[in-house]
Amino acid sequence: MPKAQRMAQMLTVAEEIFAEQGYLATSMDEIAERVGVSKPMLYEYFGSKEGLLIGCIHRARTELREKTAAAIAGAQSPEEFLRLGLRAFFEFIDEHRRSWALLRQEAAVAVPSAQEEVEGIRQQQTDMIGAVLASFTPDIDPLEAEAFAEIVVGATERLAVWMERRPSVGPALATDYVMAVIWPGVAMKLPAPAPHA
Amino acid sequence: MPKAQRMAQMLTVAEEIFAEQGYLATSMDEIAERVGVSKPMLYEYFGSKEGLLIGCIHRARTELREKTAAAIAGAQSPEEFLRLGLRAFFEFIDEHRRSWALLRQEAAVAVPSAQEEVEGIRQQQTDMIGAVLASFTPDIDPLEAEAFAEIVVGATERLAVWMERRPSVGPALATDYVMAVIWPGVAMKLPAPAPHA
DNA sequence: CTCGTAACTTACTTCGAGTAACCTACTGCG
DNA sequence: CGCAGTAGGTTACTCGAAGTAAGTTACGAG
Repeated sequence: MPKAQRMAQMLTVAEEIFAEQGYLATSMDEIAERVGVSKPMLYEYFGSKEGLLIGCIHRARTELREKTAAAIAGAQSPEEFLRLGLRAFFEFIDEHRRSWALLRQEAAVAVPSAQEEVEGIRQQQTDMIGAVLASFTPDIDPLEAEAFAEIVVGATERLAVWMERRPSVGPALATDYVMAVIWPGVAMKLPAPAPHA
Repeated sequence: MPKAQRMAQMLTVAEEIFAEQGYLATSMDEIAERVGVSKPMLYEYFGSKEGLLIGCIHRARTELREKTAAAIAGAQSPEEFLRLGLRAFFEFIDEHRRSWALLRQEAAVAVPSAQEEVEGIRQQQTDMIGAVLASFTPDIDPLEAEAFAEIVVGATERLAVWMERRPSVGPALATDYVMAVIWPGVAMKLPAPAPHA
């Protein structure tokens, strides 16, 4: 099998098993077996168990960034930006139900460098939110903008986990809930109605 | 040394080393050495490395619950409940700076049962918030109340991590930020001004 | 001073991450 | 056809850390 393909397969299998059993409880031999290959191949491709985990997170991160960027492309107001971004995020989670808890919550623990990758995801989100906020209200206190972005990311992350436990709650409703709670508080910080629309 | 005392000492040392190096990178021998005792004693007291970790989380959880309960005891309005509860939480984090990221974020990963303990902390918080909300607005949609509690917990948790990175932000300011974002959205759900005060 | 037990230690076993060294099957080419 | 080079792969190890079995010391009560 060609390299790129094998690598993708390994990531897929690893993500699956990690999600099932947790990072620690999973052995490299186990992953290798399910891939249908021997352990040293995993080391050939990812260097270490930690590297494999990071590979999983990194791939998820890339996919999330692309989907989010695409989703918010046409937004015209800060409210629309937020709503579309949140929606894209929850949809992403919805597609990755099982893997998510691992990649974001569990995995972060195990290895410091995985923690960094996960922080990278959050950074991506807070940056995006911060940028949106700043572009619509240039005179906002930077520290406050940062706090706001963190709050939204935290709320969203937690609600994503909750959504997994509540099958009746889908991406649309989750988005509504978050917006209902945070939007009034944010709107108060913004200039009058809206710049131009 | 008597058992109870030894146990407390072990928890303190373990929390410290886990926070310094992370759960995985820490060996039981290392903890034992720093306690000034041999490894099997740790197993005598906690059964496993996982058990030791859970012991750490459990102790933190108990302390947090007690402090929060004491803090909100005298609150008269939902706003005051929330504010005092948040304040107590951020103060707790502030006192446990280094341990926090570990116990809540990193550690959760490694072992599924630690994850459960950590979820217990969150459960404690969401329950408390849900109860406050329900007591002031009995006719609120239960699902919505739950979502709200999750949002607040998520926002708070994330802001706590952020606070660690920003020395200039203390518990008071963190509380203000969270309240500024979420309170307007919540107030809209409440009945008129306030029941009696 | 010796019995009993709480608190502790030394010396293992086991299991999984990581590695060294070797193998195979295909591709292009004289 | 036959052979060289290499991508992709395997077997068989080492080593470190979790967990354990069996024995040892300290010390208060009779």
